[in-house]
Amino acid sequence: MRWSHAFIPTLRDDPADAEAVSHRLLVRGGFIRQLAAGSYSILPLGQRVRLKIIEIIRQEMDAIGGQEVVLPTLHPADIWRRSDRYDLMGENLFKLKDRKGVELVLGMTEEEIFAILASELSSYRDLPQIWYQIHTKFRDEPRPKSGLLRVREFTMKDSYTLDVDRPGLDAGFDLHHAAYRRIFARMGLETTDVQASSGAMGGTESVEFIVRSEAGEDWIVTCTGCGYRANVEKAVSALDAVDDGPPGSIERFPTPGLRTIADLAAAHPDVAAPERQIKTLVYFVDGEPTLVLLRGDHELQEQKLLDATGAAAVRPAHPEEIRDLLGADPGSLGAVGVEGIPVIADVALRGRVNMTTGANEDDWHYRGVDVARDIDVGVWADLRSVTSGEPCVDCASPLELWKGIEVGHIFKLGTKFSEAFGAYVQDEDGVNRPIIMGSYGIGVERAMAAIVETSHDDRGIIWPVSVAPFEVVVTVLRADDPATLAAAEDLDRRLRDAGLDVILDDRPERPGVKFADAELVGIPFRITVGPRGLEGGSVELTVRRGMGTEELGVDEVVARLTELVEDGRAAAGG
RNA sequence: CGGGCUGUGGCGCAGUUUGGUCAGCGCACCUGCUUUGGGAGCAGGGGGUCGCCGGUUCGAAUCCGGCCAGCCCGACCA
Repeated sequence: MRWSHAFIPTLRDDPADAEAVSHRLLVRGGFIRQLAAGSYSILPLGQRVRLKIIEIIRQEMDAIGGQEVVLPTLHPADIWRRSDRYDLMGENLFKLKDRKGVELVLGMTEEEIFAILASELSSYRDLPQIWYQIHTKFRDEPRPKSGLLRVREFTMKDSYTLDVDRPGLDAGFDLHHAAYRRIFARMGLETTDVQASSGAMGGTESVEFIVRSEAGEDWIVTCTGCGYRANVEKAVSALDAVDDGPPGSIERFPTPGLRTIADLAAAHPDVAAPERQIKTLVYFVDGEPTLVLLRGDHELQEQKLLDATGAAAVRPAHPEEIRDLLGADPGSLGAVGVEGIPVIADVALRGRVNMTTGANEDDWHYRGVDVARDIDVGVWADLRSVTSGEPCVDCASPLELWKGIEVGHIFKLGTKFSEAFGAYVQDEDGVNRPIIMGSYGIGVERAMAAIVETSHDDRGIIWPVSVAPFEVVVTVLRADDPATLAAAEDLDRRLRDAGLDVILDDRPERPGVKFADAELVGIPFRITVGPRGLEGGSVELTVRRGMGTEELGVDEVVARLTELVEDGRAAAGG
């Protein structure tokens, strides 16, 4: 490839609306252009990277016995109604109609379609199966952001395991777990596998692959002492015991003007330290008002509420709704004596006595509350968010909280979809059993952005050799000098013959422009060919990562680069 | 969906407060000459319904109203 004929629209200035590093560099480097919010054109350079990522994924999927298919993205809405996800996915699901008025949806994952195909299987002898595809998914994200990190149309590798029993599912899950480790390592991503909530997709065991990055949107909890690691949506921690003193009787007391946990604690330190208060939140859980109880100094983790209730959606009640339900404003709310509204409480409140909580009358609270005696808790669940420094439940070491990008997710789905779509096989006893499914995803463009987030410097992107748009750039200084150009062209040809992915920068630009572009675009190795070096029969090799340089005789170049590139390809990140 | 901000040649911006003299600057682009190991210089040149619609006015990028789009911060996911 000659740079002079390539469409590589690099920009000198940062795009004004790009905040995230990967967004900025991918736009500046001419890899992508935005069409609309969450909608990006992938330019030639971007496509080269994308294809290399896809190829790594494909190789590793094939290596665990995966069979590649391509399924439609346009689905009849009825299919999504049958799996119950038409409503469950809510606004995130793109919905449309055809000319006849038939309702359609654009696939956001494709468990349904795979389950329909799986219904053609009829014997346990046909199992296990691993099926996968790599193509477009649509999600009507409420807030696309950060370039390729969160978009509405993207490429996903989604795979599905089909098994007759739990051990089979476990095996398929483990195969994917190992394959994902190899896939991310090969593309130069350091990932942490963490326990996660499986969310609206249903299922049980669920593991996310997270790349540590400030640009990420997930909060991860890891133990500094043992191997415990989990998404905050799922993470748990130990708590120090709180001394409540002997149980007492419940008593109303006036609290004029005290609206927050902190205010109340400050005014009544004897009975209302935050850990002695019960925080009462009003939520609508699938439309049903529900009281959510937490210790005063704890925060609700909404995903845990979703998981505990099995609801599709939860939202905090509005102030007017709260007044209608409880007769008081936030600040004086409580669950004591409340009837007709279900109460779900965090397990940290279990067995607590002498607690303080709102009396559902503005400016009044109760003290001496015995949770077991005074509150009708319908469901106990872990609902609170873990915070940094709390002790690990396994080893009591302090927990760490950090931000990351979710690049992959694997989970054990179960039989929800196979039952909905009649995907049953007969086992060896002739009994019909629903196929047990696992579901596994990788976001291709998100992985690309994550690589940039974690591998760049102030000059630009530093691509790992394995996914670089080109492995080598041959930079010609004085492209107008026939002898220099001829030498560079000869080098370019020999490198390509050796199987390297090379671009020849033959543009009639000044050296500074070419160096800056090569570094911005992030090509791992640069060979600089100039008249000065050629006089002595040498060229210069610059390694993008670290910018180290060495002089090479023209005859040594092919061997040296072949060695470097092959090391890079194999080194899972180069 | 709530909150904050922004829409002016391909990119980055000024101009809007105080309506006219305003369509401008840098980069990029085209032509010529010089230059050539870290984003060159000189000269000449092309390109913009100032997000859209409506209003006020003799006159609107600028004032008013409505709409649309994009970015960032909070609730969702690969």
